[in-house]
Amino acid sequence: MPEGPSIVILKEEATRFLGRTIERVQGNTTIEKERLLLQKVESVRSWGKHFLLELPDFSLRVHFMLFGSYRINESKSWAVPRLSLGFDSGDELNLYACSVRFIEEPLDLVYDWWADVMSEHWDPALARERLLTVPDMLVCDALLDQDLFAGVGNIIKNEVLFRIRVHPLSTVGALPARQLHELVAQARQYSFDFLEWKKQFVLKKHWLAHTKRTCPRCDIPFSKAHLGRTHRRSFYCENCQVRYG
DNA sequence: GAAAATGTTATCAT
DNA sequence: TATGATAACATTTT
Repeated sequence: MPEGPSIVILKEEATRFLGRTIERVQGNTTIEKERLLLQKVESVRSWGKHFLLELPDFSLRVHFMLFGSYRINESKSWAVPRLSLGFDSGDELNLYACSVRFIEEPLDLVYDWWADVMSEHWDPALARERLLTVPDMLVCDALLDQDLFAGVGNIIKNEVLFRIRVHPLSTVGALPARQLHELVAQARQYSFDFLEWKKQFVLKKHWLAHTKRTCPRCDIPFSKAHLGRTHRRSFYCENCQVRYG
């Protein structure tokens, strides 16, 4: 469910609730969900992997973690929603196995929109600048760093590094300018490719590296290892992905 | 059926 | 104090 492009799809589907009032609230969340009653949805936004409903006095933040899911105008008969929001005409948004929180401050004070690879405010020059301040960071960690590339997850990480032919254990500071530029450019470009493929239900068949056993360029076995500070799965080709640093 | 996985945060140990 | 390991959450697929 959870990488940035998937949240954008949810945001687009949830714009149907824009300007409407929350009339029913259910769910096993421990937050004071009754606060949501009679609140009007003033905007439907996202930042990275965060799905946001802006309400008059506060905002609702939903994070789907690894296992979260949602349904609009239908429900999972076998599962209790973490939070269910009911609108007029019986419309509803059901959120499962996710983390939900209230944000009291205005969203523009909380979020750096230029860090979100899916945002119209994404700022590649700033991203490059910020990368230069962490030269010792591994590129596999940099891509997963939500302060640098909000919305990028493990699939996008693996596909971007394969696409730009950079080894995941490369160090940010050792990247030639051209590769640094490509890293930033493809973090966004692949995310938008992901978005289109996901909408067409053909995402998986476009994976070139993630979960793959063989390099489609070299036809030699991929390496698979749990790398970086978060020990997330990396699929990469020792032959055609260059290790810098 | 065990294991692992599109993720993050809190807590504990060193 | 900083870093790193571990746990916790909880669902679906392999």
